[in-house]
Amino acid sequence: MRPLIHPPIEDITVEGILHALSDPVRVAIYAELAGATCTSICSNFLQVSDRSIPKSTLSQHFRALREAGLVHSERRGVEMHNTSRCMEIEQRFPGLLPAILSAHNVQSADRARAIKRKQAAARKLGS
Amino acid sequence: MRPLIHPPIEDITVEGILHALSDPVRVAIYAELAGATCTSICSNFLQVSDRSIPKSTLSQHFRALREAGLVHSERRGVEMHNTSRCMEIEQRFPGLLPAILSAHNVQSADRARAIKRKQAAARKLGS
DNA sequence: TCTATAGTTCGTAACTTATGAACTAAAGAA
DNA sequence: TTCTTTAGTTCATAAGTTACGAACTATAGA
Repeated sequence: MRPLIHPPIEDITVEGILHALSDPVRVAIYAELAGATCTSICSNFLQVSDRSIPKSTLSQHFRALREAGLVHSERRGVEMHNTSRCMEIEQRFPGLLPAILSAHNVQSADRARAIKRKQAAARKLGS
Repeated sequence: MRPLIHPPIEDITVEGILHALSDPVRVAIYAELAGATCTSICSNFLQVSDRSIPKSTLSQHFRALREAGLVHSERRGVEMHNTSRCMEIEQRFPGLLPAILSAHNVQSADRARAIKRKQAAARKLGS
């Protein structure tokens, strides 16, 4: 088992962060981690936004987040405990992560609203 | 020649924006466009951050920016005129683009500083 | 020592991206 | 009109990246 790679803060790039967060599963995971007050284990994310993720894929997603510098991971027994490195990144790129998370929230809210509207329309047609 | 695709503002996604800007050439182009007060033609970017970009590649990069919703392009005669759609995006995802551009500036400044340091060290060794 | 759990690695198929070569479309010159 | 130049696009393909099942490792607990 190869060791976990956590880039030092000065090696973290904007491009790397944007690429890592340009995947819907990874932003969703990152948003959860950034909002959490304690560590989360990988298997908490086998279901993400109503989609189930194969565990090999999930493992790669965590690796991507880790190697982009977004999360810190630590093996504890059989589990992997993850936290967001948001404080550090906020120091280096102030405002970047909050802006991305807020945009992600806007988008989620818009989507939820669109789905509700669609369901209401379907009910109306059905009745 | 297929028509230019400009997604309507409500179809623009955060993931799409982040993906488009996760390429160093594209952020550099976008940063220029966003800072400009008038339109820029594609061929202005055949040189970007000291790297020359083949024009077929450049064409694809502009397509990526356009289809992510980041830029508006318009053919005028033989040229393609591009502007950033920053106002619209600011409405939908407030603060997102400013934060990315500011992070990009931080990173550019850090890199410039690192290069200067290296050059100074090289001069010292050489003398 | 056996079993279960949590995650990783590997192989491969599917997708994406970069680029040279050949192309189109407009503008201006002859 | 026809030729030439300029600016950008499209296509084919090679290179790189990603997703995921199957097989694996490492730890914990029975």
